[in-house]
Parts: sequence; structure tokens; C-alpha cells
Amino acid sequence: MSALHDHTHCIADALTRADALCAERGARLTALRRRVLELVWSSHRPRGAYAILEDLSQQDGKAAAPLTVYRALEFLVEQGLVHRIESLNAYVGCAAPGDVHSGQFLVCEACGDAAEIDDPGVGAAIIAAAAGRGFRVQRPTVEVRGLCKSCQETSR
Amino acid sequence: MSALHDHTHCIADALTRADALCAERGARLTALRRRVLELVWSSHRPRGAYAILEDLSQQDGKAAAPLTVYRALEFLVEQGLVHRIESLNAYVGCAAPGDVHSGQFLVCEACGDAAEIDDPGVGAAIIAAAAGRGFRVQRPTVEVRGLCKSCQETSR
DNA sequence: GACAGAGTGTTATAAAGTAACACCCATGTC
DNA sequence: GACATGGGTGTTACTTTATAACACTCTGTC
Ligand SMILES: [Zn+2]
Ligand SMILES: [Zn+2]
Ligand SMILES: [Zn+2]
Ligand SMILES: [Zn+2]
Repeated sequence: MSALHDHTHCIADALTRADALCAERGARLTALRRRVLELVWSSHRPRGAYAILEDLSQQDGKAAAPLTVYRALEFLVEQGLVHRIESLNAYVGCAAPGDVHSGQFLVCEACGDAAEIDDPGVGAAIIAAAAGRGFRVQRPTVEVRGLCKSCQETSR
Repeated sequence: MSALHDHTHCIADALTRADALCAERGARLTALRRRVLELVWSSHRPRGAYAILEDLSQQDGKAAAPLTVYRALEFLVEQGLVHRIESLNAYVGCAAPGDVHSGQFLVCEACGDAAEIDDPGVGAAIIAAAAGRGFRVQRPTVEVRGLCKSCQETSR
């Protein structure tokens, strides 16, 4: 994700979509959950639960407990508003909530950005590989470590 | 992986291949590292570092520290003898050490088995998806949760 | 206002992983 | 044989990540 974009926009968009989706589903996007979502979206980098916790403490002055954050994150993941990056123990905002998908990520080792791709080819290949072995897919996880375009250019 | 196979064989094979590979590379598969590899291979299920630690204590009577196990696992992963399953914080023996690959796994939610597949289609799809976005792949992670063949049959 | 159920707060604890530093021991060198 | 070297291991303490148990609060419904 380019560093040169109006990220305020990304955040605002994400919150608006979240409001709409939750309203539509009858899910309760409470003040706390909305705030945690906003903090997850504070960048395009995956953020750890404890980093978010610290933000809550420092920016909001509320000394919340870990569970508070974990419960909010659990809700957000269930609603598909946030994905968990397993290989980083961290969370990142979903680029396309609403559609059902499990998330495929290109994680840059240099800048830490996690670009979400929902590549049909990758999805299809996984389904095919699993089907060939009689395996019923429930939740695929794809997390590709490497170097993003701009970091390759920078390091030259 | 079927529960009905001579697993002693799996373990013995794995150790033999590990001996050969390490000898070939000049890597030191010490007694401790070999023992940890054996414990990782004690089943086809991914095992946590602390589970292995407990085995070491109980079976060998040695009250080892966590670091002991983590260091051995680090070596084994570097040598490609063991893979780490990110979504489980656990380790499993590699089915095809020697070839360079990063591991793709079908993880059964019911029995816990992790079947390693190195599906060329999945690998190619990931490379293609990344290339299309200018991303240079270093280490892909594919971990598919679902139900394995035998567990689907059992639950009917 | 009473009620039920979802959400939150609080305290304590478990699980997973790492840092710093000392020691051992095999190997190669003088 | 004495000696330096470097990889491997042991030990202690600690950090980070995640969950359990239980009490309280809010919100909508009757
Ligand atoms: Zn942005
Ligand atoms: Zn998504
Ligand atoms: Zn493998
Ligand atoms: Zn199974």
C-alpha cells in the first residue's frame, strides 16, 4: 500500500461500511467495538492486540484490560471486518468486508504492510488441491511473506 | 493421515533422512536435536513447543527449559526437517525434506492431523497473484482448516 | 419497573516465546 | 599437551500473547 494516500479516507470508509453492514445484520457495533476497529485501521500494517490496548489507554485515557480488546477483536473478526494474521499474531482491517472470504495476504518484511488480495486463482487452486484429497475446506489461510513493490524499489 | 499405519516406520524414516541430510550438509544433528525431531514426529499432529518440552521431562527425566526446545526447533525448521504451523503455534515433521518448499497444510479440525501437500497448482497461483502485484515472494504460508476425509466419513 | 440477554469490567492465570550470561566440549593450532 | 575458537547447551529471569471465572451494567421487551 503506497504511503502516499489519504489514509483518513481509508479509516472513514471502513467505519462507514462497518456501520452499514452491522445495521443490515442486526449486529451491535458498540462504541468500544467501533473504536477498536478504528484503531486496527490506524494503518495498513497488522497491529497486535496489546498495541491496540496501549492506544486505548494512552489516547482515550481508559486503562482497559486485555480481554476487553480481545473480545472486541473477536466480534470484528466474526463480522468479517477484521482479519487475523496468524503468522504475526496481529490484526488488520478487511479491505472488502461484506463478501465472504477468508483473506489472503501479501505481508512485506520490510515495511510491515499487509496487502489483502482475494485472488480467485489462489482460492480455486486450494479448493482443487483439497478436493483431490477428500478434504472439506472450512477456512483457508494464505499469508505470503516477501517484499512489496515499493520496498523492492527503495532497496535498490 | 490414516490412523491405521505403521507409524514407527514414519518416525524411523524421518530420522534416517534427517541423518543423511545433515551429514550431507555438514549440519550437526546433535542428540538433543535428534530427540526433539523424534518427539515432533511422535504423531502426524502438530505439537506445541511446550508439549515437546513436557515429553522431554517425562520420558527422559530431564527438566529442560523452554529455550532448549525452541533452539532445537529453530534448527530443525532451518534445515527444513520440521514445519511450523502458524495458526496453531505448533510444529510438525516435514513429509518431504530435502526439496525446497515452504509447506502447505490441510489441518483437520476434528482429529488435529496436519497433512502436508506441496501442490504445484497452489504454489503457482500464489506466485502468479504476487507477481501481478509486483510482490516478491520469500515464504508462502498456506494452512487450510477443515475436515479430513476419514473424519467426514466418521461424522456421518 | 421487572426481566432476559448481550456487553463490559476486574482480577487472576495460562500459554507461548525471548534475553542475558555462564558453561561445556569438540575441533583445529601452536 | 596447552590453548584459543566457536557452536551447542544449561540456567535464570522475563516479555508477549491469550484466556478463565465471575460480577456488574446496559439495552430493549413485556
Ligand atoms: Zn490507507
Ligand atoms: Zn478481507
Ligand atoms: Zn515439508
Ligand atoms: Zn480428521
